[in-house]
Amino acid sequence: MSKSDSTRYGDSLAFLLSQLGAQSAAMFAQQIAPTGVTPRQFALLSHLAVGGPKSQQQLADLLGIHRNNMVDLVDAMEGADLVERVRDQVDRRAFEIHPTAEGMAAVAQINALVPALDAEIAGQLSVKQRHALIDTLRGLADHLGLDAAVHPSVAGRQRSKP
Amino acid sequence: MSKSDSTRYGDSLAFLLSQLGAQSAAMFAQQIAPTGVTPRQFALLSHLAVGGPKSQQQLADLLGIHRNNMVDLVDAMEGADLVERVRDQVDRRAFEIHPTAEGMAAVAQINALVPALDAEIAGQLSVKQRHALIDTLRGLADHLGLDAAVHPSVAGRQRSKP
DNA sequence: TATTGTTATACTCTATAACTATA
DNA sequence: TATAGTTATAGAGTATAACAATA
Repeated sequence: MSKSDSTRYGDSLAFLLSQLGAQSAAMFAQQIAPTGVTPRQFALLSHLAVGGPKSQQQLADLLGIHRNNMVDLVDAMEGADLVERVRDQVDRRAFEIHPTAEGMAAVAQINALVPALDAEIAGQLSVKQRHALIDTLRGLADHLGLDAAVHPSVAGRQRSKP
Repeated sequence: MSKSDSTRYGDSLAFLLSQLGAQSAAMFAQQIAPTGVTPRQFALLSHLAVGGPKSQQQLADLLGIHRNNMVDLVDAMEGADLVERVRDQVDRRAFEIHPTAEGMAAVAQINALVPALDAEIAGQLSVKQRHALIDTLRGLADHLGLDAAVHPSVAGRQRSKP
């Protein structure tokens, strides 16, 4: 029997990734906490910043959460002047969610925090090594079919298919 | 300005790690679900398997959860015949939590699932590349002060210091 | 007085069903 | 009838305080 047959979970790639992933997500949440924007709110704003206004239903699909849970999320963000609800004139059932100037500024502000966070996580890796690592990880993410735009930890656990 | 100054979170090391970490944790939970053992229960059993019997308080510290929450966890595991409570004869306030034969078998059974899980995550990486990746990730984990024995995602969010 | 395990309560997050208004 | 948004309720998971038994 080779050594790899006796791999314990604590020594595995799966464990290391989940451990580092949880830590990275926690560090990101802590870094952006002073802005008053939660990771999920940031994910929503990022979609608006890149793809333009979207309905609550569309955003729910993009974030991997349920339509119902969008209500409180948008309520909170509207209350914080990060987005505004605009009645869709074509389909008057729906709202278009528009980012405010403040919302767009928050996205830029948070994206500006990313290089320092990455440097903290990368530790003593050289720039070359860090980019090689990012390429490798992106390959794994692609192979697993992970959407480059969706942060899985902002979504719930398992959702039943409709 | 170089390109790295305009890094968006979606392109960052932090995002990739949290995305892959959440996916890895979900895959692990799904793989072990048929055994009826939850990731947190597996973490507890792993500590017993490696370090021998421990009190609920000690296990709570190791798992990064609160003493109070150990009660239901041990209740459920005792009900599933994975562990048993043995009154500590030296300190009669405490229980020694002992793994049962069934509990030890579950640990072995779950550890045996790890190589296939790692292979699924590693995708088309060569064995050499996979080991290089694991070494790199372990270096990051060490640098971030992550305990090799503790799975952060089994712990709660932030706990206030007593 | 401090600690182990326990119970009870509250708060957050999420899942589900049912309602309204539009289509 | 189907869909977008809403509301209400229930269920996990966790945090906090307080209690009994023991140290």
